[in-house]
Amino acid sequence: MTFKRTNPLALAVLALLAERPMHPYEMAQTMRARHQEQVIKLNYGSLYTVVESLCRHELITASATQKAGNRPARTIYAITGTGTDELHAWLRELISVPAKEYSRFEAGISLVGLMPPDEALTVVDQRLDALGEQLTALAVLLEKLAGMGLPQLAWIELDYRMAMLRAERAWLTWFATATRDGTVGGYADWEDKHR
Amino acid sequence: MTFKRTNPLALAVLALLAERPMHPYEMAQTMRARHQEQVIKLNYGSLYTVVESLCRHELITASATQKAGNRPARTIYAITGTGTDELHAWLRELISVPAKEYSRFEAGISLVGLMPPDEALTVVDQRLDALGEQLTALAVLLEKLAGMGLPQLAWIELDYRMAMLRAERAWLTWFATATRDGTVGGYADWEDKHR
DNA sequence: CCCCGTATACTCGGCGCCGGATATACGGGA
DNA sequence: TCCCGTATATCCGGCGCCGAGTATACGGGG
Repeated sequence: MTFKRTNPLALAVLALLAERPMHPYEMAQTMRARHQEQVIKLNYGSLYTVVESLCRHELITASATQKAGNRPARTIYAITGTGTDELHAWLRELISVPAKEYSRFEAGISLVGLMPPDEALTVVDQRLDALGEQLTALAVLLEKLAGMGLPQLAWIELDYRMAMLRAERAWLTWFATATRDGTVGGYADWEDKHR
Repeated sequence: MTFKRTNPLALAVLALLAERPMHPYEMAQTMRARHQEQVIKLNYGSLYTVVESLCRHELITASATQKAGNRPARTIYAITGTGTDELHAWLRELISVPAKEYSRFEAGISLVGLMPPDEALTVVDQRLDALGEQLTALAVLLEKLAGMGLPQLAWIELDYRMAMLRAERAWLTWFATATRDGTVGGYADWEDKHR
């Protein structure tokens, strides 16, 4: 059975081990410290499952079992040759081919006709507020990172997310005004249905 | 235990049953016919799991077990009062509060520094091509739906997706040129590392 | 010297999701 | 009439993910 590129956490593990050997708990700490957990979902249960899976597929190997003091023995893992190949191939795939992502908002907005227009306006406005807050928070964070002397490449994914948030805000603004003005296609039926 | 809003497929089931009672297989057919499966992931296994879960939480009920001819008895489900409430509450939540979504591309681009700049350019260009195709396909589809006389509200989620795709293309174009020109912050280090 | 809060490091049971397997009915061609 | 492909309708075994739980070590205050 060939390795399945499902959980991105496995990618993070490969990337970390490409730097130097580590034990799982240290991986988690490092991800936390670098704010990687904002981009790749991390939780302990999955981490150990993923590490074991990578091990089974020989993309990483247990290189040593350290025993400092009297603590439970930590298992140190290292990346293998095929692991390095997999890391780069996976990375290329992630960037080059747009995967189908099921956004929860898209699911919600597709059913917006189920609620009356005025209620829709309320929730859309709430989302606009929330997005505004996220955007300012992101702007502050970027400012801080740039101030610390970190190069743009180190937080390129935040740059991307910011662009996406701005686009969503723009679309929502359009939708809100189109609903308010009743110029969104099919508005008459929409209003009629909820009376 | 209160119902957990994890699988959006449950939302689709509630929405369908809000129209009229159905058996699971018919839900699947209807979703297919309406191209809802493009927005909400559908597969049979999950469908029956989700229906059973909704039943346990009394958001829907088995209203009848029809037996046409000699086929395996089909179970017809209907939405309950609490089910209708849940549907609307869930919908409001989905739209009003932006949920944290872990995009696979974001994970990939955050590690783009692991590959040399020229390789990064190649994969980014490939993604740009793919996005272009998706955009034209979407444009064609929208044209067709509008031509069939369907109101904009019936495909509002496609409108949204189109806006997002355009924004991603714009960002990628910027990133590609900034990489080509070496104006992306930290380019010198990036090139140095891969030599 | 003792106590306790925090950090370290992992474990485990359960549950939701997946998709291939199953079983029957219908319809059309030879 | 027989056969077989397709549609109908559901089932089920397995696996990956989750997060709460466990157990020990360290360090600082009283």
